[in-house]
Amino acid sequence: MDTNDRFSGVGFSPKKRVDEMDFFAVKKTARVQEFDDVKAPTTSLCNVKKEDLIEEGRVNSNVNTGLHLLTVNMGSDQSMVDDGISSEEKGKKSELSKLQAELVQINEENQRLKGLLREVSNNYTSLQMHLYTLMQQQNQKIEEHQPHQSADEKKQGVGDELIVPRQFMDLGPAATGETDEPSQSSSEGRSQERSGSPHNVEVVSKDLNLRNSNGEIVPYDQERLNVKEGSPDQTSQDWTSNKVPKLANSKNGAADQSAAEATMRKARVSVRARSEAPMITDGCQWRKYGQKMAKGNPCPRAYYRCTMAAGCPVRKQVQRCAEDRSILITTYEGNHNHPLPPAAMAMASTTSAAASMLLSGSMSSTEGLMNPNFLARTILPCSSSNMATISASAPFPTVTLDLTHNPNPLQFQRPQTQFQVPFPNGAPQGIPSQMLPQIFGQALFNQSKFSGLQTSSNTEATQFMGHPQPQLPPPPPSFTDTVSAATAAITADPNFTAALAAAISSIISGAQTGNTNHQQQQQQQQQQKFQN
DNA sequence: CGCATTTGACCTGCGC
DNA sequence: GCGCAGGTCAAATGCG
Repeated sequence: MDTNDRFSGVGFSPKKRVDEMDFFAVKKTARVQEFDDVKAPTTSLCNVKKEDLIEEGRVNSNVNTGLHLLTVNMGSDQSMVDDGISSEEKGKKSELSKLQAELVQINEENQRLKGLLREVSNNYTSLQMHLYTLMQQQNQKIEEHQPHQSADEKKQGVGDELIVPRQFMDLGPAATGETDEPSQSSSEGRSQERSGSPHNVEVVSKDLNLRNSNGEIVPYDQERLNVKEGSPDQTSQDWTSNKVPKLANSKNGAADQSAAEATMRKARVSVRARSEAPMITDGCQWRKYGQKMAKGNPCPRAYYRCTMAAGCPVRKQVQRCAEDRSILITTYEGNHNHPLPPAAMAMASTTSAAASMLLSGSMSSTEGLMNPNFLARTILPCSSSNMATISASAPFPTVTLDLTHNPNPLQFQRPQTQFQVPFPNGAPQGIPSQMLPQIFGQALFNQSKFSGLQTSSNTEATQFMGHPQPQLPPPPPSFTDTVSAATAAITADPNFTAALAAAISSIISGAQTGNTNHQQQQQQQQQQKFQN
């Protein structure tokens, strides 16, 4: 079975939906313009348009401000001419009301389709997760029936069509065994080289729901835990080795929640950025709870936990890069369990987004899973300008966003503040530096949903955990443009919330459509500007 | 005084 | 079993 085909095929469904939405958006815009044309006192214009159509058999674009308008309203234009001025006004009014009603109808339909799109996307993701768990089950059965197969064969996927289900189980050990490249993110350190539990299955959003056989919506974790009963060591690498979660684990009810939290904490989003500041301000409140000297790095590693709500499981590590101390490595882990301020709103989606991305990505490619080196090199299409890296060579799957490289030498050079970032496409104004990780996380998530990581033949990887790899042909401009443009906004002034929302929306929609991202972002930002 | 930070001790997992 | 390293705890300390 070709998993790439399978997943990309499914993944295209939402994309198509988005196209439909875009179509309606354009249609709506056109009709608004049409509405304006009708409303304006341009009786002669209508005549001119009609004459153009009649005489030339086509529309004169020099006169007409909305060519599609004529095609739609031929009938009413004709009637206006026939009935004279009063009839024309009447016709205009009736047409106007008709258009208004149509506009409302289209808006409603648009909203409905958007909701449908969301639902379909959610269902798709949920089903994908469910499929993964089933595959894992199957894999376990296979392992039981093939205990004699050598480890190397398992790692390299030597053999048969059973590769796909086994990927899940072997990813961790295989990765540690074959990935010799040291982690660029020294903050990941040795913990990433520990034995690999089948962590991939755990990288899921606790927001995901599944429908059971009765069609009832079941919280995803419940479903997952039911499947995973045979995996008792799933929380062995839990961040929550502190006392409270341990107590919680002792009770059945709390165990599910704790396991869910552990699940989300296993996926990490690591951000490498040049910064003179001791810590990236990302909109959340953090409390430092520890500091350690990590091996191989003279700079201490600081441990922070989110203090915006009691019991929030989100933590982050901050450490300077040993090779270049101007680079600050911030590693986020976990999901916030509380409302976030606007400045940190996208943060909530980052870890879950990264987690979902890692999950969907790692499951989307047989090769990527069976060959950890390949997976290590596997970069999202959007990241071909040295922006994002996925590491599966660790018990904690990690997305590394490297913002320290300048793929374009003419890129914007920011005054000495917090970040130095790639910036090839001009700067949409108003995105806070602290939102960068979140933006990228969301971007990666959406891109992964769109592309399924495209790992099968994609060798656009430019680096693994910060280690540059041979330069490859430039990527298609689509998603990279969008993300780069969003990144560029870091350089903007502190008033950024509006453009942030626009940029995120742009990234999301851009990732889903797969092209015209930059245009969409500009449109979003223009709309936002206009609204403000 | 309350809160955040510091820092040494402790816990856990892994490799030998 | 022991040592090492990552991660966490909690008492001590500092600061507003």
